[in-house]
Amino acid sequence: MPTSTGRDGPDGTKQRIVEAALATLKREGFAGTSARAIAREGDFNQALIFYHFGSVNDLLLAALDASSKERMTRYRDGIGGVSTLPQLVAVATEIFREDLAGGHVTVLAELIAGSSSSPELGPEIVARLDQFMAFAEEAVGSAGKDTPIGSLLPASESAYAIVALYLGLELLTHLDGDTSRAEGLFARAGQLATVLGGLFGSARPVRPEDPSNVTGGVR
Amino acid sequence: MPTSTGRDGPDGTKQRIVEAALATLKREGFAGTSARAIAREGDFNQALIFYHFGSVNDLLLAALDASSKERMTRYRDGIGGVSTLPQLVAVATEIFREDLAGGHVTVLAELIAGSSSSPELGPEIVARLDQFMAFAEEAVGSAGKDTPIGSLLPASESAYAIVALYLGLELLTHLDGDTSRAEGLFARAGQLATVLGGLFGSARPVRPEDPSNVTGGVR
DNA sequence: GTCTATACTTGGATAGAC
DNA sequence: GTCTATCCAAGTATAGAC
Repeated sequence: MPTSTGRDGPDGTKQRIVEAALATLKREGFAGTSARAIAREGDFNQALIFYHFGSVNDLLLAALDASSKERMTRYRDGIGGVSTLPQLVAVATEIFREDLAGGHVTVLAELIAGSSSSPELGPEIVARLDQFMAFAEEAVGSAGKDTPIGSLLPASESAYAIVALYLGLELLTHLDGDTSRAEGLFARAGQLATVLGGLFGSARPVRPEDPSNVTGGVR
Repeated sequence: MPTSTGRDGPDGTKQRIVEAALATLKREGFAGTSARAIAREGDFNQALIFYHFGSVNDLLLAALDASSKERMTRYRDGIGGVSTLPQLVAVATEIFREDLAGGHVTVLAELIAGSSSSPELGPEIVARLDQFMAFAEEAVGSAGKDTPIGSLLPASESAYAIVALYLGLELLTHLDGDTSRAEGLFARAGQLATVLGGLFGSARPVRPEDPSNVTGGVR
């Protein structure tokens, strides 16, 4: 899918550029992602960026598109068989791990932070964020239907909070390089999801101490 | 408290520089905060930054210190009379509003994001974050003592989650300029805090529909 | 479609006059 | 302690040869 500016070469140059942009964004952050840095990363000519994408910022948006598309299919795949809250937390835990390791949330967080200095990015990022919000809302809405979460917390509010938490956890984890704190939170969420579901949902009361009720933190 | 480099002038030049740095960080983000941009903002000579602080990054850390110190005294002041969870949420709501309006979380979030391109910042920011973590832990620990939160969620985990959520909410709110979503979440948290406290703490069961149980979202 | 060369701007940092 | 002047590295972007 070529952009208005520039046609793609035989060996998929545009894709190479997008991948180099993503790699640079992950390693150097928004402030370190210049046309020259990207070109160095991907070992191609700096002028190609302007020929194919017009500007660095437009390239970054294309990179966000690529990253989002890839992750979105993974997400949809992930919640395929999910119907309960504990299952949802288990999947979310695994997905967060992948996102963190793959730097996908970093890309998003860096672009959001960078939109302060390049305001044109703002609306574009918002538009792309919407799909994640909608996804989270749908996921939490269906899995939380028969639990107290469903009645006490509207899915749209949960979705907003979850996306915010993802971003914040990524910033903190990336900052101190310590994944155990975020891991611990997901493990705790798994416990709570089980307890909540049992407390209100099933006939048999679920006790937190019962190891069979614990989800997440598998690794 | 003068830094190793440079002594302060009679009219508090160092402070003027710090304030200009904060203002620039809030308006332009990390990527837009150059020595020249800061000097323009505060209307002083660009060379002063290097004379007084040695480098731009060192100035930014000094700015974070100033911002943190100011907010920390406000926080400590705020939880002075707090003893219950709903009260804590009410105070947290008000504090978040101030932080957002004053751009204090922005400064932190931008610096964290910027530390990707200036790795020297990382450890310095971590050290400064610790005090906020400790504060949140203490606040949530004492207010949540006799509630289910206290037994189901260790205070240190809550603290990490709260800081992450603050950062994420700031990124999102700043991005789309819509404060109502974050406001809604705090209002909801107020409700839940009341419900939880009542459910497990008091003799009289508290019902969510009862308007007297709702906290936050005052404005 | 890709490369070299280059124009122009901005940024970090320092020297030296005041 | 502050200002002017300046060096040099790095950035965006374009023109034009290949």
